[in-house]
Amino acid sequence: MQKKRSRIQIINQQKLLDAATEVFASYGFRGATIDQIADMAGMSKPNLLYYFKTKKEIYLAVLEQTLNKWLQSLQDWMVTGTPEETIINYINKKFEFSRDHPAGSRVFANEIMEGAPILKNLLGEDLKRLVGENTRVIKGWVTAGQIRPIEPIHLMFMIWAVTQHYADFSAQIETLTGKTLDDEDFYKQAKKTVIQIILGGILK
Amino acid sequence: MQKKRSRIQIINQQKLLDAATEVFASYGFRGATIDQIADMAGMSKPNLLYYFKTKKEIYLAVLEQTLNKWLQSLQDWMVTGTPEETIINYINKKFEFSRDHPAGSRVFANEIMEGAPILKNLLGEDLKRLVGENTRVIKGWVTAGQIRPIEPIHLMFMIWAVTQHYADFSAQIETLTGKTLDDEDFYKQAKKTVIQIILGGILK
DNA sequence: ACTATTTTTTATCGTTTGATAAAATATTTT
DNA sequence: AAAATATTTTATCAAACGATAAAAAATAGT
Repeated sequence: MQKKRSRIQIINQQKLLDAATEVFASYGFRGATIDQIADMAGMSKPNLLYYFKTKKEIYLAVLEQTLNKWLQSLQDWMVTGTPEETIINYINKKFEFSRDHPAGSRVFANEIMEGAPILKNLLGEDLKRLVGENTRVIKGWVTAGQIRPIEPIHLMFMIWAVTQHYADFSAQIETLTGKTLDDEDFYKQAKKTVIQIILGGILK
Repeated sequence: MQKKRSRIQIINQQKLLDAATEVFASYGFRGATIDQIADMAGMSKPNLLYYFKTKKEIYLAVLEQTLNKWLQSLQDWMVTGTPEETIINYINKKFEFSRDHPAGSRVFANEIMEGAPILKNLLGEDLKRLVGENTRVIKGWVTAGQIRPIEPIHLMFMIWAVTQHYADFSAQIETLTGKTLDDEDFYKQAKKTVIQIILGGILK
């Protein structure tokens, strides 16, 4: 039987999760230190370990929180109607995620570059199923002649790659352009260009 | 006056650089350990430090080797003729890099996600200049009416993002599809789809 | 206000990590 | 083959790291 979490507990756990997300985003699981996380949360190391028993435990909590947000954008995939509407809606969702959770996107990227030791199972089950559904929808559009014949999985990868790129490589993008997705004009311009190219590339 | 590098020195330094590239690719600068690198190179830790005095020194060597290869594909950008030929050639070069140097691509990605502490200066100078030249070429195509009006920098980002995605996220891609760029059919299919969509998105 | 519980701090431990010194071995030069 | 140089191994160090124990302080329940 689980005790109700106290007010302080809720506040501090979230404060730690936010700090941990930033640190893991920059340095990955192995490169991050719990000292760093504690510092960023304005807390002592043993105090952090009072809330999360091990480094791995806080990492798992961060991963879960991030993955849920990431999967959210995938799940609302099929609701709308035409291919054009659906793709635009999907790209919108992915851009929103990159703008609103850039650190989460990088945590995810780090995990995968480390070989996805934690997420591998989940990717092979839940994500695989979701992707299967989505690619079948796209395949349907192709056979119905609604879009040009393309390989659905690579279209999905393209959309993921481009949208996540703005979060994962924001340091490079900022160095080259002086802008990030927080700049609204830049955000709109990026989204517009991506939608324009991808739609133009698949619509007849 | 620099002594000539001995045969053993050349062999072992390259063996270490290759091992270091793999380890830094997985764990980034902070997460990687010189023990790991030495192990992977079949060498003892003090022996590694005989060839590279510090962890940072071997990291710099890896970064330099990687960046040179990465910049190579950018430099051959303008040689060909029509927009179509040029873009196809460029995407080809980028896909080749992702297939032939996936670890290098990830080293690069890790460095940028850590905030590009080492590469920031270089990105702000050499790369910025190269990108400036390339975007000017694309801008020229637009004003000449050779391609649809698009924002050049975002087209560049798209090409980088998609091609590098196959290297950086290969663990995810392999989990979802069972394939990597080493599979020639998969390689051709990925390249074909990307070229098809991007060209279709920018050509009139 | 007093008690029980939760939260925070202080002190510390065993490992891992990056790095050095010096001895031992192997290779090259003469 | 002997001497000189280059390479590898063994032993070790100080700092950083993840983690624990126990005391002190703060909060909540009565």
